[in-house]
Amino acid sequence: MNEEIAGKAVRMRESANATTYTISDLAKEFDITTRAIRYYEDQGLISPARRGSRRIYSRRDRVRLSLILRGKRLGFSLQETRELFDLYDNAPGEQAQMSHFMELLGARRAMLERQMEDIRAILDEIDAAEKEARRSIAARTLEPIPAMSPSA
Amino acid sequence: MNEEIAGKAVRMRESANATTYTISDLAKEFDITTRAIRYYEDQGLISPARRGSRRIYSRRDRVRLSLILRGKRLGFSLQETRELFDLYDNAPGEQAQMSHFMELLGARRAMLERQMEDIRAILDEIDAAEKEARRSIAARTLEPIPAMSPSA
DNA sequence: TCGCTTGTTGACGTTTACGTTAGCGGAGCT
DNA sequence: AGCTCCGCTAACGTAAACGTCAACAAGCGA
Repeated sequence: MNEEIAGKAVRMRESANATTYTISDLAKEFDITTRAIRYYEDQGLISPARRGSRRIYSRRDRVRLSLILRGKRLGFSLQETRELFDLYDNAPGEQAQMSHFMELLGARRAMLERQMEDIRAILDEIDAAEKEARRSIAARTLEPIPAMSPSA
Repeated sequence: MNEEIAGKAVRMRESANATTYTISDLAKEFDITTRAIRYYEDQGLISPARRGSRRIYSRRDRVRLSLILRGKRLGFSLQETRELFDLYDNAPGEQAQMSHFMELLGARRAMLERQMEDIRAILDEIDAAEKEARRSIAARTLEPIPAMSPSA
């Protein structure tokens, strides 16, 4: 029971089954700096427990962190991600809150679907460009790349 | 022939068929400020013709602009987008250039595919959250939203 | 010709998301 | 005790991507 999981610096604390992490555990795992993690805390995105002055991160904190990073990869600002967290946290108690929540979800969905489209378009262009590139390497015939021509 | 296309402020210039745009035409169309457009020029992403001191944008410039914005939606920095433009422009003449080009394409593809995954994951969670929301509105039973629980 | 609109070039300000010291405390060797 | 990590707070610095403002010129409709 009291073992390391996949080489990660995971510790069991006290008697209960409570997996915790230090700040540098998480920094290493997600390849970010401790400074960044503390900054997310400053911005109200995570609030790890303390042992004295030291931060103790739970599995929940770790999940949050991964969500923050995913948000970043998708171009969400920290504040936007924070708003989503807040919405999830204050498990919408009222009708009004709830419909506001769903509005935001709708907007978010639209934005993400547009991004999907963008990505699909770019991947298609990359495919075409790669084919052209291979062709021109093979044939040494260098023509303009059609994916870039001002036709759309 | 000399007509407006879909209500957009498009002008035919001189005798040749050369569609051009003013800076505010494009600003309106893409819903950005003229300041932004000039900034992209400063950063070497577009270089519109001049008539006197005024900028004249061609269809090619317009395409560029749309590519810049798509890049932005996908989280590319202006410099990254610029590098891609440069690569396309200097239609890779040499073997070395060409393989460098394909390397970048590969990296870009990997990044985009990861984003696709991220988006898919979030859209799934939104779906789940919406279902839960509708259920809880209908039943007035407010439970925690499973998509957010620290299980993954 | 007047006034309005549009455009131009600076130059400085602003926000976001950290990086970078600096100075300190506590834990664990040796 | 001394040394070395690891971590903490506080404060200043920075790069990207514009926003904002000033001061001016050119076109144009009445």
